[in-house]
Amino acid sequence: MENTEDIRPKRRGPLPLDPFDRKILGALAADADQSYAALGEKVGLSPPAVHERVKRLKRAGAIRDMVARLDGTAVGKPLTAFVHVEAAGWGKSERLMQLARFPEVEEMHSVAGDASVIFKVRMESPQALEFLLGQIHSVPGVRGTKSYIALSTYLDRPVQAEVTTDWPGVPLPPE
Amino acid sequence: MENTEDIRPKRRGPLPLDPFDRKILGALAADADQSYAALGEKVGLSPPAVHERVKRLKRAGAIRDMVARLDGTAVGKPLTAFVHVEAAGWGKSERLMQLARFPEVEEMHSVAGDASVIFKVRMESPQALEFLLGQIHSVPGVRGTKSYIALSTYLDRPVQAEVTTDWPGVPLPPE
DNA sequence: CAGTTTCGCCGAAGATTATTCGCCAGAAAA
DNA sequence: TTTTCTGGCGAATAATCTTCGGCGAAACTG
Repeated sequence: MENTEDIRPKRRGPLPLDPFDRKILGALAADADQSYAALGEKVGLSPPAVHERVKRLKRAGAIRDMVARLDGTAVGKPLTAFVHVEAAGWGKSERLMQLARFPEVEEMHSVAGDASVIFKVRMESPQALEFLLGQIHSVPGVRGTKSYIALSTYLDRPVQAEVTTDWPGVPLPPE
Repeated sequence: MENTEDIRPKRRGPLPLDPFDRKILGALAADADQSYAALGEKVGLSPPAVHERVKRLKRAGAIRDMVARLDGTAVGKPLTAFVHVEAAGWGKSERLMQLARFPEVEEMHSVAGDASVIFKVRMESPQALEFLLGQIHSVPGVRGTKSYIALSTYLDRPVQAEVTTDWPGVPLPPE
């Protein structure tokens, strides 16, 4: 129910993943709602073999969880924004963490740069954002905020399994 | 496989959702890997009733998809960053969109504020980020970028089904 | 206000899938 | 070579999904 607890990976470094694992992860990141048979078809393994690997990948922490991605507009929160918070002392305060209790807050990162913490939020309206900003400003140590309101979202996908190994030279690859 | 096509919601405004729908959406956003029986138990409906509603919520676009959330570190991309791109003319160019071909790029938003486009990226290393920045700067019209590197991620969850209706006064609610 | 339609739930049943198990081949260790 | 271990496969069972008919409550009609 509450996935606010601890999102640190179960392992420190990268996991040893063979091509089968990569394919499975890639397929599941795109669609977690397919059968092991369909999955096995795509990667070239039998359903039990895929099942075994998925279980292992979950235990190892490569798969954090399976979730339904909801449409913000449909659930009544059409306004996406990134809020940069400049805090006085150290970024993470227990008080700031409490803001996770608002379901509008989806992400909180402490960052290097001229902001201390970045929030990703999804609001019902500009007024709701104003209220949330009020909450943020009421946290001791918060000096100021900068809000970036999303006008259009062109891409929004989960962590991809692939990693670019050889980066092309300056021009973009043709396809 | 490629979910880059069109992520616009199927409907314009909010969907009429009764308490059952809210509960189902909330439960699925937290864990999409549970049976309709377990889901029905939580919301107080029979498995077929839940099944029917989930099907409807998918058709209506409230549920975009079900995905596995991978651990960035485990798959070899431990570095999360937000890159603000300042572009000359209008934010969205076909050329900029091509950057979605890199699996490191997870989000692209055009925003109001002193940036044109915000990227959320997940990289293998600072060097990889440097390469990606090179790619971004090679796009015509791009004036400059600002990068915010995530030091810690305190919260990272999908769109929540709940909406805060009555915002508390200035102080944070006690719990 | 009764008749009628619609909507959405439930229980049961069949189809599909998940999950376990034993066996076996290939690689690694001895 | 022999042994051990790892990981895949096919088959079998358990669990789940999915469909279907029936039924009650609410919402329209006349």
